[in-house]
Amino acid sequence: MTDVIEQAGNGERKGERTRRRILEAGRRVFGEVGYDRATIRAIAAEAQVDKSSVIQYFGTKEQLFREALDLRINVDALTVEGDPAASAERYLRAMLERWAAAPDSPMAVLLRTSLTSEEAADLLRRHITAEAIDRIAFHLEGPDPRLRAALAGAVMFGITFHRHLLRTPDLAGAPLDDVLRLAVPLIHELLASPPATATQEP
Amino acid sequence: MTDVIEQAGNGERKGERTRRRILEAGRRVFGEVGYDRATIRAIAAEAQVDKSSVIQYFGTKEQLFREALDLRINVDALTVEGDPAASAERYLRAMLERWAAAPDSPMAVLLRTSLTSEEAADLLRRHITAEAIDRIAFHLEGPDPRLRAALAGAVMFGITFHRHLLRTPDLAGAPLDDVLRLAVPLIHELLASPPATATQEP
DNA sequence: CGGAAAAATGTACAGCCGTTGAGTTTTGTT
DNA sequence: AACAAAACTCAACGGCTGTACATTTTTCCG
Repeated sequence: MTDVIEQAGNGERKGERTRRRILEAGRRVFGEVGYDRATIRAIAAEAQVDKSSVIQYFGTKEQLFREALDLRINVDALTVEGDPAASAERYLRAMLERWAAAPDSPMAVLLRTSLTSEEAADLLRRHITAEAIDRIAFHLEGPDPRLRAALAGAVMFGITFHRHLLRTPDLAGAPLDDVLRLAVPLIHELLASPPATATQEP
Repeated sequence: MTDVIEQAGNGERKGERTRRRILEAGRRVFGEVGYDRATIRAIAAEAQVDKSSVIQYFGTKEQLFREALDLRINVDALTVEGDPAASAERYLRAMLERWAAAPDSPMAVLLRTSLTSEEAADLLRRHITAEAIDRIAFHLEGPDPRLRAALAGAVMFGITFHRHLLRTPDLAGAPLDDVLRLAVPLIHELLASPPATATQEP
């Protein structure tokens, strides 16, 4: 009679569980070796699942990659509010701490891949522009707000990259507080100060 | 049975020529798509040579990659001499101009690959430490010279990365002089100023 | 010339990859 | 217990890769 198949029952269906495990395994493997070197077979093994299941749940490797990423890279705690310069330290500290805690985060995945995939590069560019530059620039006064915001992002990114991705010894080995003490003033200077001594007309 | 085969003749043997062409094609392709996505067949096509010749001259893909890289990434013009702070602008300007002129340089290759190959990461780390941090830190006074040098490198790298590798619009589209006007003071601050309260600048 | 060394090519192979479709086991409802 | 749907696994295919070997073409000196 009833052909409607509705099942709530317990908290999580079996399928949901393995789907989640594949997704997590995908994040781990993609994060470690990037898109190209990551194989469906390796992800399946990591998730203790047959390789076919990966396809069954996600259709294609690229789709799995996409879903492994978009679980909001949103940097909720990183939103800039109030005085932009005052939040510089919060911002950079959160960025560094977050990356230290989860080196294989979606962000790392995206970064690793962005250098060899134009599509991933586009995604990353868009994300940085929308989530960071737009928000920061919105609060800035003075000339070239977007460029200054972009530079601030680039500076923070460069530090994070060297410390956590490339692991340059001098940066990776330094205490977080030392890094912040030296780096935060730079961000301050970029965001807070009107850099020109006076308004000059060409 | 074979005597010593010595032939000098003209300035460049035929073999040398194609060997060089393969090397150049390798640099181009590796620089564009990174190690993984680069195929021997594509490199051979780019060099207008049979795929077998690539193997014949370089033995293996990895060996070709190695040779395509090591042609000194040396940044001769980037050496830091004299006042470190004074050379900051020269340094960053040279870095940005160089990269703009040759986006597929060995450095780009190395960077692209360093994110997915531990070996390439090692090479890059070593290069940055030896060529940049060591030299800069040598001229620095005040506390934490190595950390400050590493941070300066990270800052310049971050800007270069966003401008030329990722091409974030706000940074890629800005005039070089604007970027330098905003960025150079940051490097100055890192390299010249003793950040602690102990001493004051003259 | 002529013939040998050097250079360039064509062919083939084994390996790994993503993906497929058919088959088997597990799950949940009646 | 019976049975259908969902979940999972197995075996295989075709495509692309790096590489090895045998062969042909080019170069060059007597």
